[in-house]
Amino acid sequence: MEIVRTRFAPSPTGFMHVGNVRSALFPWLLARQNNGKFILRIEDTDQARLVEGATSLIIDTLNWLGIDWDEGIIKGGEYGPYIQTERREIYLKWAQKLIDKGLAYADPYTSEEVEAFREQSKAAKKAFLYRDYRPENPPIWDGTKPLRFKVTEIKRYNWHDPVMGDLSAGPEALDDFILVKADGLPTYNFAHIVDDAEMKITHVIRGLEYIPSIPKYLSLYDALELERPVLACLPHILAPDGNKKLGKRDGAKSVQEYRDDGILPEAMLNFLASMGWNDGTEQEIFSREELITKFSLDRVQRSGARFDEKRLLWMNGQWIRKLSLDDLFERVKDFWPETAKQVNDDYKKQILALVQDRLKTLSELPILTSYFFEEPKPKQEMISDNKQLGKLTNEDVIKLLNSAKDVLLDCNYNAKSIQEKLNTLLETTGQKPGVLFSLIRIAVSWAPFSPALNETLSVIGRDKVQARLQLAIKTIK
RNA sequence: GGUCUCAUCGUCUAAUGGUUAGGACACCAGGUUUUCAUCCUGGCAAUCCGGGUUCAAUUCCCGGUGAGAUCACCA
Repeated sequence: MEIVRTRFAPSPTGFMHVGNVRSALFPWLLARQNNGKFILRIEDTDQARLVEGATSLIIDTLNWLGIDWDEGIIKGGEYGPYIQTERREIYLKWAQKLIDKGLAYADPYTSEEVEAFREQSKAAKKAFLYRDYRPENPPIWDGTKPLRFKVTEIKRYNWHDPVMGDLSAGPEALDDFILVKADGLPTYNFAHIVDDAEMKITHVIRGLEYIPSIPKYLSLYDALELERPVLACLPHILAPDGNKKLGKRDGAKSVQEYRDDGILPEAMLNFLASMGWNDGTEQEIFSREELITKFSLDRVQRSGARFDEKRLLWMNGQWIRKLSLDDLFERVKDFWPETAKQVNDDYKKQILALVQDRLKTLSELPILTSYFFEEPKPKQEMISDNKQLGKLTNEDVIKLLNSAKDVLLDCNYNAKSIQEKLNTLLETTGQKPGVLFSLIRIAVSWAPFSPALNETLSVIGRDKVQARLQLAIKTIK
């Protein structure tokens, strides 16, 4: 049986956004599902668009997501090199094949002349096709001119796409496109066909924008007498506003930004997969392993999906809650507030346990926990502006705080005993929880929100709680 | 303009030639001894339009409309 070999072949032209990642994810899932191979190839034939450091950005992003490759840059492999600019001879060898068969020729025209042809077609209200202007006796190709493919079979092509279904396009889609540029490097159109063949790729999975070019590829497969792989196109991920495909120009965020915002790789993977794919059940949360087992191309949606950050946030919260405390602790290492630096791990873990249910992203950690690490500044308006507490006189407030301070002094300092003491205090003061607990919570944290009162007090510790209550009492005037 | 593709709640999506068109996010309301969050319950909300086939169409076919992609010595 043929082994499944898929690839991700990005151009190192900048950061990776979620659209790029998804076109790595789906072929990767397919390869892993079938115990096949996943190949990472760098397509750097456009020297003008190269961005320094882009390749390592791609690698970092894939590593973070756990999308690993079996062959490719860094790893190497049987069919290397895996960087296109290092494969020039290979392309030239295949180009020579076409020249020998009379299926490739040197383009004698300057770009101005080609532009003139284009205008001519436009004036005649016809689609521009280079082949309409094909030179009769082109010069021998010496590598200084572009090399063009000569389409001979002008016909309608039909092919099957496992995602999009049966596709077809007429002869208008066929043309004498450039195989090798004047700088000696191949175009994508030529290079990827050669590479996919040499690297024995069985499934080519890429974005929808390639569909109009596929007839060209099919004509080239035929000319080269190559067996065509499965050709699958993925629908676009749409920008949050409008219906346009997500792109860097529309302010698409890099995947690394999401990482820095505290999105978990599991959530990102789950989210991207669920945009355009589902297993037909009502399951929403899928682990990496589940995605690998359940993924299939024929259940991929055909229409574009809008990127909805709120849904990603929700999913991230779900994943945060699923993690064990120790696992979560490892992942939030870089997200603690500055003031947490001197604090021991045990204390931090206790706090983390309290806020695990409250985090939507890891980067929310500081605003949720700062008062555990530093003494909060009292803000008396938090009491006076409070709907219930505002009704109390200052004397009442001080009295309540004093009684709280007293019961909490004489208490086994753990969450359970604290709760018992607080419950007793409700009875002795005759106050409702909405009043008493709110007051203590504010007086100890001065934060707009915090975890359960008894647990919060327990973690902060008796001495600090006493001191904070004392400070609150002094503050109320 | 040519070629090509797509079309279910605001968003991501499920389903079927016969369903009260299902779920999730978001939003709204209520509940869980304070707040925020979690969790639970409930609510709002969709088959683009017009023909045809059929006993029956959201589903199949055709035509519109709308949206998108692409027409580079970019990928």
